[in-house]
Amino acid sequence: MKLYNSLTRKKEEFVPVVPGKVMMYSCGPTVYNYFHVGNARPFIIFDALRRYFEYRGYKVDFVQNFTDIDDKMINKANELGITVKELADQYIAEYFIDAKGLGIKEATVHPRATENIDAIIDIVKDLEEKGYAYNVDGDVYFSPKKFKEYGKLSHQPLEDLEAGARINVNEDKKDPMDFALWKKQKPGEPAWESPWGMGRPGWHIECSAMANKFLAHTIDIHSGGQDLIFPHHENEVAQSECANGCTFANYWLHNGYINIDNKKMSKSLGNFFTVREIAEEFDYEVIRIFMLSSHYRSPINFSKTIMESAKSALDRLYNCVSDLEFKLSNAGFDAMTEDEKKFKEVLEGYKTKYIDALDDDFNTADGISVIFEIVADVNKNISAESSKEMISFALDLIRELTGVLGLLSKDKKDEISPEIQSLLDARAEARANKDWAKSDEIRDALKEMGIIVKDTAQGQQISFE
RNA sequence: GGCGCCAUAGCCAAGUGGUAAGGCAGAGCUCUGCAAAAGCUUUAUUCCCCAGUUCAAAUCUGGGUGGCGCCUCCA
Repeated sequence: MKLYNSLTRKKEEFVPVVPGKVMMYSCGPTVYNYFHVGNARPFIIFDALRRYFEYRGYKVDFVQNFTDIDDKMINKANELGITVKELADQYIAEYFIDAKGLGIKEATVHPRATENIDAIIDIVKDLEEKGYAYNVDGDVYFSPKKFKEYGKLSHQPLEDLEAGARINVNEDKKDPMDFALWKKQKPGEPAWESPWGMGRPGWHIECSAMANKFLAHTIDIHSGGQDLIFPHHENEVAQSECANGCTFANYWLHNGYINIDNKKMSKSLGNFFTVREIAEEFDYEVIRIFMLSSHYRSPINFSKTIMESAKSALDRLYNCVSDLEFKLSNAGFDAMTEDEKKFKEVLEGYKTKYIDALDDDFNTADGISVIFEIVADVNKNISAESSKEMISFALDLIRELTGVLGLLSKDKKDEISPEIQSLLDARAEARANKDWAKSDEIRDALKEMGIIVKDTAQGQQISFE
């Protein structure tokens, strides 16, 4: 499998540190609000990538943190008159609601910064002892100038960064480029005991500490949005490599932005939609297929119109599966015919094509287009007269390939209550009597209940919205 | 100023040297009591513009135009 590595700016063959295993660390949310559609992109993309690794037989250790202490957390908690911990608990719970809806599997570990203060202090202490960091009256800073390779991820020499720097002047810092590893407590702020007095961790250090603690000194993949490359990931590299003396992450993966009217969706511009509000109007899964329908590194525009068309596309997949299920339950014979065996080979060819697409820098857009090719071919070649074996094969294949990307995960086969069954029976009777008015009336009533009835030669086929 | 990215149909979007995938929307038709779904036909002789390399370019090179991002918290 090839992946584009931000570090080398090339597509590289993926070779794990430990054969058969993948250690991934993905930057998670700061939990002071609902997350928005832009935030959702890395969550969905890297969840899908993790699923793909698992599909290809890797054992994946996937770590995604929660940043539950920083300026934004403190400010928001003060605003609401609650503690930082209460704020974090609330929005971590909200995160899981949205994540579950989006089909994002829980990480192997979801560490919280505030629950790993010991690990953070250890690495800061280590950096201080090794001379990369210094303490000024309770604030501890890291000196990028001490790390020769600083800038290798963002591909910006330190001098160039300095030239364009718009950094707050801070008298305590020895150099404007220095950044905080540990911040001294200010009145009213949450704080932990440390060798430098009461304080809290800086932002960048938590990821270095937790990647160490829950994965290894050298991990396979570190991922996140492109806007984290500098300074966050650059600083993580510096911290981890100075502390451990070895490569921090072999592959750095960064997803492109979500744009609105060609401008980056961001909290500061205020041009964002939360996942929660979009999910109410469309559906969580529509957001997921939208994200996976283009390459993860391309910037993509977000609009209601695009969501509408993503929804229609998703419907096409669900229709295909529900038709196959109906055909399967009515199939007249078991074993594949000779012609069907040939079609099976065609389908197997699509599977190869699908894997080739995902192996090429995780090209989910191409992968999904292969699924649509399968759907078109299946719709054409499988009918009510097909064998059970053939229908099952097609159904399993579509479920397998969509499942890899976490799509079609919703089980739309809800139970048919006796009440609904009696409506269906009444409608069947009305149709037998050519009482079209009554038949249509019942169909409308069922539609109101979210049940769609289609009439086929084999009887009424129902599906759920 | 430094470092990058992007430009493919009405919309979305793959394709990075071999003659334009896929989805949505639109039009016509088939099937159907009507629907729905599905199928068939149709929708880019052409990939922002100009020059070059090549038997061959959307794909490579040079130049131009337009748009975006990072260098500050940001997914």
